[in-house]
Amino acid sequence: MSQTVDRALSILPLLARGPADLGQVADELGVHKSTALRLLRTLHEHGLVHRQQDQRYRLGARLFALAQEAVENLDVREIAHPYLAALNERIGHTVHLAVYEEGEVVYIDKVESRYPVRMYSRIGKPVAITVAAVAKLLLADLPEPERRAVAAKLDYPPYTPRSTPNAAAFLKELATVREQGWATDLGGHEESINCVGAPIRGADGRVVAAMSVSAPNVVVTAEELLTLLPQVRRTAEAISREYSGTAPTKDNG
Amino acid sequence: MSQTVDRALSILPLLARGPADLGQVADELGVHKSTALRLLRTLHEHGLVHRQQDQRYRLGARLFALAQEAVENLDVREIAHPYLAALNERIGHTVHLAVYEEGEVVYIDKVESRYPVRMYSRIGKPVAITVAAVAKLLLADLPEPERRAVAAKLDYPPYTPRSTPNAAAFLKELATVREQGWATDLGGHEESINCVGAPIRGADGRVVAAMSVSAPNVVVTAEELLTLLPQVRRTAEAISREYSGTAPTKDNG
DNA sequence: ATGAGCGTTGCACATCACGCAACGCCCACG
DNA sequence: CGTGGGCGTTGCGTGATGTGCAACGCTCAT
Repeated sequence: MSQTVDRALSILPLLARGPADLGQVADELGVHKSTALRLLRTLHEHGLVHRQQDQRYRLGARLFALAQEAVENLDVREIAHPYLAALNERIGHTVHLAVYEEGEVVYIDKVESRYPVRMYSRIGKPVAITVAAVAKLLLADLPEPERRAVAAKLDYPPYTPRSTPNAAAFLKELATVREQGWATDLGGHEESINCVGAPIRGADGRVVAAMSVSAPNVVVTAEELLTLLPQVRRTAEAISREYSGTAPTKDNG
Repeated sequence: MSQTVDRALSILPLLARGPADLGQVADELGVHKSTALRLLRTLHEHGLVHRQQDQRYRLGARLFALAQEAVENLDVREIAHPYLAALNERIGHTVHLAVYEEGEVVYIDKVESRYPVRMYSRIGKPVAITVAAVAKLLLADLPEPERRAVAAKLDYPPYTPRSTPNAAAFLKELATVREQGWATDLGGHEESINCVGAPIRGADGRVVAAMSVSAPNVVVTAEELLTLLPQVRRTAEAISREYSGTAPTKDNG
């Protein structure tokens, strides 16, 4: 809507592909060098863009700071974390929390066996949206038209023989997930990794986040992992209750 | 330099503090609601801002994607990683890689004992710049005036009794680090954690990154950790050689 | 029913971002 | 050592574009 801002923001994904000099930026934007310079300067002042010694521009550190703060302020995450940690304490495996946002599924928390480490390692990276248990849970709850639209637009990479092959299979899987209220990923992303997940719902019943437990084949078989499902679902429900305000937390009005 | 872009970008840190509605954004920017709306819309189209059900705005997922891609494209990181992994293989402890950028020090890679996990957990967060070994190494190499300026502007939080207390002590420590070519953090951030680090230099001798090895007291004493220093320095030097093009890597002109 | 508070829209004005052209600088080449 | 091309940079006049205003519609609480 705003031409200037639009152009400026278009520079970011451009630089995400790698450093570029003024001329390249101007060319790719289709504007005069002086215009590109002014935009880059503004981005630079805000720390979103950094200029290296060879004068080329690349994305700046402030970007990390923003991403960091953004994820810290997600209230689902804040509420869910102690539950995830407790579950992890009991069963030992890796626990994930993820949200859906405009076509993307991102992990917003992770608890590893030893101590809490947030899984920023995956944040922003295209999560295996066609196979991950959390992705299925989040997409299964979308309104029908959006669900179909998203499913149609996706790629279906054959990570393993058990990966979701196409949109039809995916939509069918989503229907199942929607019905049963939980999801799995049995070797669909990495041959030897299985996951079981459950949805976290807001007060209106809509799925606001999803959690999952992952473990490699060598530690527990898929069957054994499935025996943990009740615990996972109970945890997800407990989080849902607190998130929607029905739980006995602190005071409430 | 560009008013419109400047205003738009000012929204980001504002939203990083938490979700806000249109009125709040307009107020804090000091512009009319309609102006704020247009800016937010543009940010939204680029995925940097997300609108939640209650109509309030918060930072969007694309931000993570950008931060992710940005860190993946840092060439120091790419070159250093195999060396860090190899060192970690030998000594078992956590290995970090960090860079300095306009007043901030950020971790750009991390190798844990079991398998490589990048430490985005810290990326962008204010690293304990006054005590971390990597921070000392990076700041020690700054030109005198900038070093003094940065040191003067910093806060010196007393994480532990051994934390750097003030600018004078910090500058003195930096002088030592600069002279000896390596740095430590002995319980300056967390009482029980020690680190030793060494600088990675470019072709011109300037420090472009810093690496460190960290281990808790309970595993190895500070003295034992220091015996690893030669290995750390050798690794850093090897990375420096390859980075600056003096190493026998692939072909070279 | 009523009004307050919010986001949204269309519009007229002038601000502000635009492209141009000229400059200075650093290298690479003759 | 001179010369030219390529790069980032600057100042400026023009008009496209971002701006604030006022009016509208909506939801929610009273």
